[in-house]
Amino acid sequence: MSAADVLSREQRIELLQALADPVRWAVLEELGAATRCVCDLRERVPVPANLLSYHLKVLRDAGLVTATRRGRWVDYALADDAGRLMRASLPGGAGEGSA
Amino acid sequence: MSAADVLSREQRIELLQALADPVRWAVLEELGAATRCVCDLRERVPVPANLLSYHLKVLRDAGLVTATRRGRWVDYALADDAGRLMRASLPGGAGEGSA
DNA sequence: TGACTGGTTCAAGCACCGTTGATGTGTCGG
DNA sequence: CCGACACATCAACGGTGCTTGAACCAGTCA
Repeated sequence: MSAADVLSREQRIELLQALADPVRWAVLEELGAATRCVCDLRERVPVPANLLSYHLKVLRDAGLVTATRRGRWVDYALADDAGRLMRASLPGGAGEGSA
Repeated sequence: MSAADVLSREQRIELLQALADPVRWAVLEELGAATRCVCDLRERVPVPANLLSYHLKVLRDAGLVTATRRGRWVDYALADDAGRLMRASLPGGAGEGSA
């Protein structure tokens, strides 16, 4: 019984498409280390602010990250089950073996 | 020490782009179950033959599958380290925990 | 209220990738 | 040698999605 059982084929493809971009991949890597506000992300992922916003929206829609407003700033964090989702998106049960 | 250490960022993106397609995802799922010739794959992944050939080439170039000629037919199989490559392509060490 | 900063959204341009039809390569049977 | 089959490659079209610049919200401070 794996987490993969609750994801449809289309959902897995959408997840993989969300991962398969250099900007979004870098963002996920950063958020895997720590929660960060957008201004902080901008220093580590050098792209125009509006472009970063676009990619963050894609990640939000994919359910991989969450956004929280803190005063003027918005903090982004990995979704609780982001790791599980990512592993579950791989074909052939390749992502199994981790809790 | 994980398999991820030997993959560059670009290589991981290329792997994920190879995975993020319905046809290729289905092919990998099939090959995860068993080695199959192209004619066999065609029955399980209903797309035109030349299109299937195109996607198989993408998977070959990504190092995820291997092709072997057997008479008139060509057998495709998952590469030995396909599972390892797929897990290593995920950001933030999400694929770790499996041998 | 008005200026300023942090983020987001909108509309348009452009490149890339998947699809298609035709052609090419390799193998077996007659 | 010739036709048939299995598969691969080529050239061209079309749609999707990344990128860009501008305009637009939300919150803080004077």
